[in-house]
Amino acid sequence: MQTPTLRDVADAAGVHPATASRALNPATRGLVNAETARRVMKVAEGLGYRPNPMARGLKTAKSATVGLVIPDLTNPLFPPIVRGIEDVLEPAGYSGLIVNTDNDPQREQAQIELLRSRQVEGLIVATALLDHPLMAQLQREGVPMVMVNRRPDGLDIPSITPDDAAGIEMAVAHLADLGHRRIGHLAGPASTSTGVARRRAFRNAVRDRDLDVDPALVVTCEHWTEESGAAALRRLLDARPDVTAVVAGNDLIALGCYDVFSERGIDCPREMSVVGFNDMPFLDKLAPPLTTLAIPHQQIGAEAARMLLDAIAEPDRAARSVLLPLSLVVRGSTAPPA
Amino acid sequence: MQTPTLRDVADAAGVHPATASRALNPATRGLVNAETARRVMKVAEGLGYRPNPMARGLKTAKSATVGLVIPDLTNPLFPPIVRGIEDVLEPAGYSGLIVNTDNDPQREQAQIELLRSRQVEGLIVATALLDHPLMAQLQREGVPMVMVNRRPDGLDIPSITPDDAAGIEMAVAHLADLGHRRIGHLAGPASTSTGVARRRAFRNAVRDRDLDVDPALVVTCEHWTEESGAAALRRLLDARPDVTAVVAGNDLIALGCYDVFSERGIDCPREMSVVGFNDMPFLDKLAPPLTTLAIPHQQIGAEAARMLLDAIAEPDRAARSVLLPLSLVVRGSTAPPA
DNA sequence: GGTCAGGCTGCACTCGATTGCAGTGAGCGG
DNA sequence: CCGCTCACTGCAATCGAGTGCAGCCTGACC
Repeated sequence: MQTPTLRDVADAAGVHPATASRALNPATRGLVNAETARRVMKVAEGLGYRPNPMARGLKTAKSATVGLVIPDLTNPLFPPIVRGIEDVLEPAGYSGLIVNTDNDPQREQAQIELLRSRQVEGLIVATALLDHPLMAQLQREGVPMVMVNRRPDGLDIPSITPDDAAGIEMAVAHLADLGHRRIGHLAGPASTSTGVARRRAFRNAVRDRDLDVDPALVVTCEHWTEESGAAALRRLLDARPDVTAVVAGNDLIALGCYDVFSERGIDCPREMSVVGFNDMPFLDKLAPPLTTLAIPHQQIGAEAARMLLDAIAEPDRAARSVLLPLSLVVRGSTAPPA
Repeated sequence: MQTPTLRDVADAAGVHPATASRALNPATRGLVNAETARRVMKVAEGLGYRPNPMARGLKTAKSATVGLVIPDLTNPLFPPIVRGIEDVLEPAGYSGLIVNTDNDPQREQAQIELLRSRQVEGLIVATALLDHPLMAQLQREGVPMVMVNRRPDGLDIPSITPDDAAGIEMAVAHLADLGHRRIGHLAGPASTSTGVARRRAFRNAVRDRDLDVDPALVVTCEHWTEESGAAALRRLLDARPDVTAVVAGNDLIALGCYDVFSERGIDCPREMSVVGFNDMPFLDKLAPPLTTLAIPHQQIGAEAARMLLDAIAEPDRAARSVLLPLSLVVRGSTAPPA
């Protein structure tokens, strides 16, 4: 015999399958005589009985599965988040199904379709695309959802995001404290919510501190990549050669800066300071080790999973959004201006 | 009405559900009138019909799901492999369920249990533990399996592994060509198959080249971590201060070496060369950029997924194992001895 | 002693798709 | 004109678990 079925357990315990079902389900166990329930459970244990999730799911229309929609698992940003999610999901008896969208709307739609056909009970979405009719539609259809790392504009969807504004604020404060006055910002793409949020935060931070607010000090990158970061820094340096520090939109952009430093013979941090954003792994091994803002990735994932489970349990609760604090990790890429 | 069911499609097309089922399934489509089939398919399309995988799975005992057993998704080694796997699985209509074992046998067993209770049709296993009764048991039970990154000893399980021996051989050849004669090896833990395989390959390589074969030149690390790597290098330097190059068991161990270099004021690569193994992301940003062996991670994953699908389709085919070639990426951490 | 309540248990149907078997009807050959 | 074959379609059972409803039995109360 392969895996034992409920009927096997019932037969072995000398009861009807219905009784066995009730005895095994904690929610309905009260309907069964305590003695009988104990016996059934013991028999089930002995036989190594495992309920067939498909049969159960068929009847209950639940799959104990949630979909994780991320751009690319290969991006070091996501594994810790996924880990955080799964660590919460698992004890709750849920599993996560991961799909990669490569930030391609077409692919994103297809993958979400796939998840829905797999009967996921909810979605954790980490794609960075800004406007998205698909989101609104899912929202209308009542699919429980949580967004991580980006805030839905207009839509009433719960989200977990790092407190970008506070982070940028800390970075600027750190540089200002070191004595920098002309600080540049290499902003992320304007099509991403984090890109615009950080850029706005930067503008506010320099204004509040009476630092140089020249718009030429803010350059927007085309993508969140080293190449874009390098290109942006070149433009910045061409426009304002007197800049002494830059706040990069994220670590990859900061890495692009390193390339420009060696290309133009700039000594970091003596001649120019850089602050990254995200605290990717191994940044402490760079030369110089990158000062950056650490995001509690795992915690973000865990929080998102908890919120999704809540949303699944109580579909019509108000969307609640959470900003998680981040911390500035000071390493070797920042120093007082020459 | 929520998602339409097969019955809805059948009603709308004016046929019996059985006929609709046959028309929609490519394998049985030949049994129904071509015209009818076309009509049913059109109606299904129009209604946006998606078969319920649970109902189907219940009847067919298939889940279109495979389990991916990895130690820790957070380890940069695995995301590319997972990506490669999913890229193959997806077009085949399969999905992967990821579990993290943290290399803890207890957890591993529990997680595999979980996967089985979720009715996965096969397993891709990437855990690094050597002896494992669980593998043998699964094997006996006829669970289709493929291992990646390690070879099962004794068991007849297909595996996909990088050609460790050839890689180490290339590393040693590279260093020897540069003029190194006293080369050390910081081996991975003896409890892992890759650890022992690479160590053996190293011994052979230095022997074949008439280099220094002193056993003191080979030090075994406790774990695949920076700390262990640093500790191992310290021991090596204490025993043989005249060593001019080291081949690290993997990149993390090599990173540990960097710590010792700065700790003892050793100039890499002028005074000592290092070669890593794996080509983790961003190694090119280190100071100096790490010379290492690049593993075709994504390709490994893709190949593993293909083999698993084969094994699921034809359960009793002979286990076939594949060694994938790797390539030496020469960067700045290797140079002729002083 | 009779009646009623309530605790347990069993029956039977349901979820949605698949599939062996039976049945219908058309077409063709004798 | 009859009978047989073959192509197609419908019926009904099945997968494993969950659940409304009915019925049994016991115990308590009048």
